[in-house]
Amino acid sequence: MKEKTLLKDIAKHVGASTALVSYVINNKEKEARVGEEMVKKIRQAVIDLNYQPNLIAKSLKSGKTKTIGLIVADISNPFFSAIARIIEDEARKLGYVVIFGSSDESAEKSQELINVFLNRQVDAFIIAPAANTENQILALQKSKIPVVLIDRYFSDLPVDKVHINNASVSERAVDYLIEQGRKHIAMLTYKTNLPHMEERKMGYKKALRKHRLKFDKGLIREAAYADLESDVNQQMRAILQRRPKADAIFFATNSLAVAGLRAINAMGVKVPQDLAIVTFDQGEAFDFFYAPLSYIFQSLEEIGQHAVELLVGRINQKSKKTKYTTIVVDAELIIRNS
Amino acid sequence: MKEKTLLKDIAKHVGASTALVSYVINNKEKEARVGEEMVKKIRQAVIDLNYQPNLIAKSLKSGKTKTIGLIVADISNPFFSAIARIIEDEARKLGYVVIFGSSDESAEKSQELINVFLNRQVDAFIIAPAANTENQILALQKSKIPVVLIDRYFSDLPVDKVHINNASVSERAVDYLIEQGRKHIAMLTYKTNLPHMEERKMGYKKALRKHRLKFDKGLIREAAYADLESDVNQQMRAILQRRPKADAIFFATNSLAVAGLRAINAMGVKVPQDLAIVTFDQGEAFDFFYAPLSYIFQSLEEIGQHAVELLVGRINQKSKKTKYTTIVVDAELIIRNS
DNA sequence: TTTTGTAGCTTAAACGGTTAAACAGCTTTT
DNA sequence: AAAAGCTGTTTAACCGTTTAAGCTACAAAA
Repeated sequence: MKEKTLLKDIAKHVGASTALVSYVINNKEKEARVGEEMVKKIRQAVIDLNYQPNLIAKSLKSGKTKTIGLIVADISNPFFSAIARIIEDEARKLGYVVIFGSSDESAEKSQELINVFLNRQVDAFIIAPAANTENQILALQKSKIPVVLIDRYFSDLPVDKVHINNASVSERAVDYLIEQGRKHIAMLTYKTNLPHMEERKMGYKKALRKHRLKFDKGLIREAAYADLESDVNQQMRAILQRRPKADAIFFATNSLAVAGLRAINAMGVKVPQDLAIVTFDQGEAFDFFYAPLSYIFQSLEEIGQHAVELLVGRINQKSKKTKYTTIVVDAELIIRNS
Repeated sequence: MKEKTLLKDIAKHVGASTALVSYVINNKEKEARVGEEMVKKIRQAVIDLNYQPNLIAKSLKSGKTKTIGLIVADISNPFFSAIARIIEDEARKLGYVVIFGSSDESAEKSQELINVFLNRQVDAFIIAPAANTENQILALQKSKIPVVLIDRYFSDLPVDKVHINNASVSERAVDYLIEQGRKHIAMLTYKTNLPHMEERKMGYKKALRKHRLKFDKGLIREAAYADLESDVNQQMRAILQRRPKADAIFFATNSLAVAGLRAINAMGVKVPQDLAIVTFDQGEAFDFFYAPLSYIFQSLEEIGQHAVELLVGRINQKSKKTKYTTIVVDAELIIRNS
């Protein structure tokens, strides 16, 4: 009895062809010159029989699935899950649904996910790309699949993207540490060649240069994504045992900071007396650290909203003009006690 | 030139019908008695032309989309995003893809999500149900759509589910507080009629009873999901100003605890001297609070894995026997400094 | 009166696959 | 020599929609 109602059930019910029903359901009764009576009957039947269109069938016909593929490094990272939430909401407002996957910063996994999503005919992608995936993005572009990059990007790659002003906000953060009288400022970043990390480093270096502080390359260190905890621990030791002593550290992401804080606590370093800290991104941990951390705030709402907006604009555009847009969201330094 | 390769392109390329190609691609060459030569030619053509099947078309025919709909309260909550990550991984191993939505604890939003996902013909659902959604779950059951509930559940609702031993682990947590000499133990829960919350309260009460502590109903308080921060703040004030003074608190979820900790800090209460704390779930915040919190650990891996396993088993089952499974994952009290 | 127009509807192909059934050409059995 | 059985292949229906094209009445124009 609980059989699904199909178009043809409605057609039979009102004694008409499926074509008429389809026109009415899609509000094309004018163009298709469906009689007033019939329109009413069909509208009523749709309600009575609780008709729900099969979107798979629609998709097959239209070639559009109203589905967005979202690829991030790790959906369980609060940074990405917060963005995912925004994207989900924004997308659904526009009738889209989101399927997601985590690349774990691996180009290979990223390609697998793209393939899986392509086979499912997603209309478009939102990607926080892993390192060395330019070619994957380019391939999508070639196949005319809209893509928007978020958070990360590749210099000179022609593609729509949304990200923050990495270099200048990093510079600002390090400026601040210097203004506080810190002279030996370390930085912990990810081991990657992605430009957003490079730019964060550039900002760091620029601030040092501006204040005529000597750049000690032993103080700028990298941890690998693969075994974060142990790697961060090791690098933190190196930083903190360096002479002259590091008196401040700038973490390039929230997960680096969380791991870094563990090391700092384990080593009994006092914040901010022994070591001042500024980190990228928010984190509950940063609020409850005994010296609430100063951090760089990026509006995930803005990033997510712009990404969906840009993407849907691209999906709906007719013309082939390929003028790509970059939206730079201004991040902000929030000063607290660290 | 970058035109998508279709089945019929391959067929034309090797000079055969689409049927043969389909058989070979689906490894049915034996049953369909396709000639050896032909099998080889087709296999080669699939590679040469880089054929990727259109899963939408497959789905239309088969009625299966190999898609799982995941509905949680809020994907940006670390608890749910961690589960989502597990589910995503497990599902993809089995050829499934996950689409997700956040219900914000609203039955209405939950129904909307279910409808959206149903129209997209998801094969099955994994749901952390919001309050008062029993009927939604039942309706899915009636329509023979497999559902697995996680984290939350409804008593006596015939459905597969995976959750922890809420009552007994809560009892254990409160036992512990009492063993530490605490006598006025408060509890902060969500305002909901969902049984998992009820059971957490039952466990709390049972521990009190067992130790012959008087139950002060002014110490068990609820906050509404809708405006968590302000509500928790208010309830925490009520708890901490109560006489005799509360000397311990048990938080029923991680987000309650995070908000509760803010209030505790704001009011200058010292942990564990003035107030001992045990909370449900992990959280970075709990690690970095000056007195790392004792907490109840639930294995999200196990929950996610069991959920997918159960679900896929249900999807693939032929018989109509409706014997529902409940998997209870043992949660564990982790004792630290709070 | 015949032609043209048009309102209201139906037909059928198409989307890209799957698969039961049919078929042609052999070989084997009786 | 006819019947039956294989082998390798094709045909065509089907999944649930959309939509261009065609059809049927009837009304208006010539």
